[in-house]
Amino acid sequence: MTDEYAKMNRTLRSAHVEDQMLDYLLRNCKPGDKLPSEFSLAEQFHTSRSTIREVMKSLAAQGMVEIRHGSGTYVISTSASAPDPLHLSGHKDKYRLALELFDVRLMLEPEIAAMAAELRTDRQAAELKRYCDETEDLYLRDEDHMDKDIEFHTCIARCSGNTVVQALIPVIQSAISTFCNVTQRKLKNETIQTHRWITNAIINRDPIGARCAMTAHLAFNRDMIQEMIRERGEV
Amino acid sequence: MTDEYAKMNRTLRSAHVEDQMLDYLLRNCKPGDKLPSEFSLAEQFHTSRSTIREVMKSLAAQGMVEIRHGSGTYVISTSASAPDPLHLSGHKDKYRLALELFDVRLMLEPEIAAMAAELRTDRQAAELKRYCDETEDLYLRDEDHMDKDIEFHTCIARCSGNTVVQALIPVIQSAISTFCNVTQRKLKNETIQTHRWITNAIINRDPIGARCAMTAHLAFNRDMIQEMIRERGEV
DNA sequence: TTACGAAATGCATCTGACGTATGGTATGCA
DNA sequence: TGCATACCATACGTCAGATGCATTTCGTAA
Repeated sequence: MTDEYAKMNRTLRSAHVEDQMLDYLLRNCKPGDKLPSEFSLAEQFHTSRSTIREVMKSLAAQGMVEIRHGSGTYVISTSASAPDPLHLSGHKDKYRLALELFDVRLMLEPEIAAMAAELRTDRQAAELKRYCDETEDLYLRDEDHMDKDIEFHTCIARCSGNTVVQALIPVIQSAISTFCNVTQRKLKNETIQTHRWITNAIINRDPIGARCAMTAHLAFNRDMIQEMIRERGEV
Repeated sequence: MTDEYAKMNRTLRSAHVEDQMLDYLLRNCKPGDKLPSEFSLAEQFHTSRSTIREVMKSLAAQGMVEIRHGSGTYVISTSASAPDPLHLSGHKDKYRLALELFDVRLMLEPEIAAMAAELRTDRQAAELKRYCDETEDLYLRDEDHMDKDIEFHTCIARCSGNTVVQALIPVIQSAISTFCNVTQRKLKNETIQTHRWITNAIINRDPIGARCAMTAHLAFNRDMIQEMIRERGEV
């Protein structure tokens, strides 16, 4: 065992591997993909099969993967978001819920973006950039890019290093995506632009710029919902 | 291996054990209970330690139990609806988690307090005042007032009128109270004072004052945790 | 009484082995 | 040729034992 893990005895090895594995799933996999065998994953992550198995058990319990005896391990979901742990979907008024979600996001995400700008790794910066490109690609082909949007904001949360935020953002995001499904709303080109704006600020290690960009992004979208509510009220 | 499990080779042994374990938890345990060691659980369930470990990993991922290295395995929740929907208590480093929780609270609660100051009803104002009195009472009698603290902040969230916030604050609060149980931390008199400060600002419909008071309250407590981490690091 | 350190307890991880389910391939018969 | 069966490689499931590391407990000494 002479890998770079030895240094960081702060965290448990399995937790470390689980983080890496999640990262790997989010980055390289889509639902239905078959993962390498436990043995080769063990080699790949410089650990033993037992550890891989425990990590997989944990991921399976979270609904991320499915383990089929004699066959292999398969990816179920590539978004880290649990269905609805806060029971938000039981809300009466979808529009008002969406507005409230954006109010909460406006409290959290500008600050998170600022933290991300300070703490991001180069690898994470590249990841953000890739999300921008992919989202734009989906937009141009007029395909649904809601999942990519969730991943983008989740990635920023990951950059911040705050684990509470990392748990929170996907939940809020997926609640919003539910709203979008309900209202058939198509995201505008503006989203692509501000995503790039945010990404550039984070890449340039500009916390204030990142905070501003994120605020603008959220404020713009909040206003769109406000507008929709007004229209609905009049009609 | 001559137990009755041999017959039912339809299902996997670990799944069987997990069911039994869940049953055991729901039936005989309450949150905070310490489970027997992995070794003795293995004996009890007529299986090996590896299998027990995989089951526990799975339960931990579901937020049912928490595994503490060197200490033991503890029951987090005994109901299907976990009071820890974000799996925060499974965090490795309690102190860092507490710090991160306060970082999130500092993003949310000052703004929530400001909203509460604008939107509170008279009845809610009275309720806040009553919480202050009751908390002070418990403090003077040197009894635990953590629950009252949770109710206080939850009440402010309710005043804000934002349902997402109302769902979120209790989750964050109870995660912090877990931390307090771990560290035996006693809240200081300062808490009583700033709770009153916050309450008065909300009663006087002073959003800016409420925001300031809440910020000061949280910043003070965050600093206490920072201090504890420093002490621990040196010792 | 307090502080320090050693022993005991218990989780974390590794190794190696064998059981069992699955899926593909080769064989043989029609 | 086409299909059914047998076989085998792959991969997950489980077990046993050993060692490392973290936490807790407790006895001893200052």
